[in-house]
Amino acid sequence: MNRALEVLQERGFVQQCTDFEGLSRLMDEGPVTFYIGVDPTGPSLHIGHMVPFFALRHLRDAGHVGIALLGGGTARIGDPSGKTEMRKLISYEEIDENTRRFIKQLDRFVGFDGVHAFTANNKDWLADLNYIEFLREIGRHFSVNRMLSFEAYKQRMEAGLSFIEFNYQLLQSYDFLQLYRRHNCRLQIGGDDQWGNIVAGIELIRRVEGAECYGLTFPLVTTSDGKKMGKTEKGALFLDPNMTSPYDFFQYFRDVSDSDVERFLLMFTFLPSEECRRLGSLKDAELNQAKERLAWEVTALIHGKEEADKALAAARAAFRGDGDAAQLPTIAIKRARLEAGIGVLDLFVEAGLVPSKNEARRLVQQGGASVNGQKVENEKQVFTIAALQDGAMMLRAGKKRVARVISKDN
RNA sequence: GGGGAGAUUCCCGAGUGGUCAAAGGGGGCAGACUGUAAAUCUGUUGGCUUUCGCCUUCGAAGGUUCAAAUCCUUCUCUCCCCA
Repeated sequence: MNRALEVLQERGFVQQCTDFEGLSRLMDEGPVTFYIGVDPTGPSLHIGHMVPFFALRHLRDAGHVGIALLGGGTARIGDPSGKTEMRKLISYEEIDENTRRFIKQLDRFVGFDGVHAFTANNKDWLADLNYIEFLREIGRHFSVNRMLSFEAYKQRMEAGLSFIEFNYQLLQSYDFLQLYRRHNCRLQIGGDDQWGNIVAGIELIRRVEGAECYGLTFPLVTTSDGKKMGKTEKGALFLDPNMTSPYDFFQYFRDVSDSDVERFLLMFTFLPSEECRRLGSLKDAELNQAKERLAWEVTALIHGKEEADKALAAARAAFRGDGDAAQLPTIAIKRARLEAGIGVLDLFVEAGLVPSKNEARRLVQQGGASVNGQKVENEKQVFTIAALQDGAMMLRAGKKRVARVISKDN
């Protein structure tokens, strides 16, 4: 088998392939141009988007050429695949802004040099499509009967599927055709929920151009307890540091289940496979070293080594006491307020550890709140500036959430 | 266009005039046990005050009533059947 494909397979990236042998042969012959599509439907990419881009880097390292296709056009429609409900439509301005942000985030991770990796935007060929011409040239190749047999649509037959979403597949297929024509793109990779769309694109190219293209999908990454990977209480694990702090990002990986460690090391880091397997096979408490490594590696890839170091120092300060507490999430409260004294409940709310005073009260009543390592017994307790030790107060809510409070002038 | 069903607190889903901040489950949170894991058990789960209590919530807006998530009117959206 082709070496690059083999790497993807041994790292757990391969879910389905339209023609494994054929693709392998093609890749042996020389550099293959492939693409990944992302629709800029939100303000930031999240970790779930990144799986195909990790694959992109593996493939690029093997000499192949990757295109990141931003769905500036398709985002106007909304992909029903994998969704149980209709997606709300987003404004064009919002899509353009999202696109800009996505490209920036991806560039940081992939490094678009214009030769081995570059971006494209399907807005360029979709935005001004002529409906009638499109139907005559492209639409006639699609069988509604066949489309309805796809799993993605079956799931929506109950909940409802509007025509705008039903069209999505034609547009994605058209994307593949365009990229084939413009860049001789022969392979599309993506999450397994894209299987139907990918296959449809391949069939379109076969009919229109008589050429054989390929599709490869990755497993939908879930945690061992079956949840979508990267989902937190606060939502997805975003790459934007303003939406998910590097510390929270780090902690997500630091806290993965034992059974997920090896799998995540293989997919979300570039450590050699043997090293991933060695780390993953550590036993009991030793496995914590592997988790720490995983968290550091992924954070470094996304936010840079400096942020990864800071997050690591903060985590150690919070859980082992030997790191750097200054790196913990910190909030500043006016000196005057601290001098006057603040009730615990308000303190925890202001520190962002709980969303309301009722929850703060519950936290205290259930024994989950502590200040400077001392459990808060009374919800009426008041803290003043005297509680600052070395200029800071350490608040804990439960075992995992920590905040550091400092004072500020005015 | 005609007919039918439906929209409930984060999700699913009960509730059909007061006893409803609203059953049950899921999820979340906290505690115990631990390794910042999993599993398990317990508690908790709108906001403000915590003493009574007050406020907001059951698709939207009106109305009936001492009193509505529950009744009426209009509207919006979804699903199903027929054309």
